[in-house]
Amino acid sequence: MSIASTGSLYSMELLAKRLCTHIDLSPAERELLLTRSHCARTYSSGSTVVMPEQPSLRPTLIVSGWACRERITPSGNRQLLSVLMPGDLIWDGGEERPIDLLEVVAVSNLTVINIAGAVRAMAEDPNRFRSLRHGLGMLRLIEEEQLLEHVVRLGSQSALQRMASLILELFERCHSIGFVTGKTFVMPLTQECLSNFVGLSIIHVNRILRRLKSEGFIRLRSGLVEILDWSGLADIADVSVADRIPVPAADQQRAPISALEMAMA
Amino acid sequence: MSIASTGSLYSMELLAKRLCTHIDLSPAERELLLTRSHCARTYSSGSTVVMPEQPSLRPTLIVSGWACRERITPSGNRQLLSVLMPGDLIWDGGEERPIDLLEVVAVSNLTVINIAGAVRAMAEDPNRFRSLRHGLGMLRLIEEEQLLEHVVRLGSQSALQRMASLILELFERCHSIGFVTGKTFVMPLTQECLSNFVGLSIIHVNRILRRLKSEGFIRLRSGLVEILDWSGLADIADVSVADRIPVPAADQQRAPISALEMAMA
DNA sequence: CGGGTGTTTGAATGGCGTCAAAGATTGTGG
DNA sequence: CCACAATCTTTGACGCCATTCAAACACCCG
Repeated sequence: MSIASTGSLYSMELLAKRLCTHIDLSPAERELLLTRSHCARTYSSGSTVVMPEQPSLRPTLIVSGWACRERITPSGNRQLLSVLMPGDLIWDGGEERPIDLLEVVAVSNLTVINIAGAVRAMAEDPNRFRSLRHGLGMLRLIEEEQLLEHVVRLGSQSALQRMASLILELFERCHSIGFVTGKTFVMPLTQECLSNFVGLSIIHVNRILRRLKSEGFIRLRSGLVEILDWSGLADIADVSVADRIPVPAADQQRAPISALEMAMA
Repeated sequence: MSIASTGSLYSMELLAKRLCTHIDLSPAERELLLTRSHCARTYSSGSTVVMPEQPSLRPTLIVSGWACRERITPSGNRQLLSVLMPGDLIWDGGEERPIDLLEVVAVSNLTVINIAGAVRAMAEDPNRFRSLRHGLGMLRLIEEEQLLEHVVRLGSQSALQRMASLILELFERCHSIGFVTGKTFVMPLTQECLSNFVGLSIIHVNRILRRLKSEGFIRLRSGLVEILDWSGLADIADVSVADRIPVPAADQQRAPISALEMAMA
């Protein structure tokens, strides 16, 4: 882990943008997010970001790269509980919510910034930053909803369904933070990570991905996922379509030039 | 569903007792729980307690019988997300927490009481009922932790492990509300319910139970589960032993006479 | 007594895991 | 820049765990 002293203005814009899809931020709230200087940390792939015994880390925003919450069983099995990507928050374990006590590990090179300053300012003047607080609360609810959806995935779906629904979920989350170019997004997850998340063996994950490729649902090379047959995938996935957004037209949704680069960092 | 006007004093004691294992209640708080008159409702097995579209129900305490939170996939598959038993709370969906928006169905005959009165009094005088509020919050955290443990179960355990860890969890929960007599507790779940919860087919659940019986781990007849080999089950289950309590000696833990009867109602 | 629901059991199929080993890719240091 | 190691991906063969189909068997309730 290394520490940098940069301001990371750009990354707070990511959070602001994400919040604005759910709520309206007042000028003061936007200012709070964008004017604080934030301490950035980087982790290399595989390193531990938060350890359960030491709930020290203050509220943190993922800026680039992906991470996972995990739990290791006594026999050494590893189960990933959720996938975290830029724009996702990691809270202090001090609030004692079980999900915040899970270990977080970087699954790619990862950059995070500490948003304790903004959170503290929020706590000092609750009324002024009401909708900001509300927005941050929503981000937790979204993660909780993803967890419920994951229980359904693990409990009642076949390997093919699990992979299809996961790919759709990841696509949509990348889409909502502007990390989708055309129908392609960067997925920095090894097949081992995928298998630990969806509860399958590595080898079977590989087979399923091969099938999704050969049957024309996706293209996949070097961590880039391209959705070729959106509705076909959705048919397979068998998840509630209520919150499913259609795949964007290829020429819409031009991501900022640097978005892909950030994700690849 | 039927409505009764009884006071259900006895049932609030159940909640008070459960809270007291985690926090200390002040006299005022105990009084708040025990003196309010509460409206009791009963549901027959299979009926819906809370529907997701209609988050109408005010905070509710399960008094007797079991229920489950469930989600139905578009293709009609049913996945149970959690098991609820006496002493568990069902919150208003109005707070918009995803878990509270799940449908709740009774899986046995069920009696609940509305605790909106106590909750309202709590909201009006937060300081006075601080630790009560804290205690109720803990109950949600416990359910969240159970959900995480369930993800591990579904994602990384075999059928045998799933059943073993589930039986241990249910035993401990029954134990913590005084519904265990000796090493036996009432489990009003059909094998279909079990299968919908642990993500297996009904038939395989049956086979696994047969195996657990024939190999001397449990005894099982007409909804009564007796733990015969606690450490053997724990070995199989492969769950974090941190919060595992040992099985009580046979002559300790005499449950109140009516506890078993209540559960069977 | 009959129907419905839940449980139990068998046989056969198939999905998924395990073992083993060969490519492909990435990253590192010379 | 290349070579090498390490990691990740891919593929085949085999076997087991779990599902499905089918059909008795118990139990409860009207």
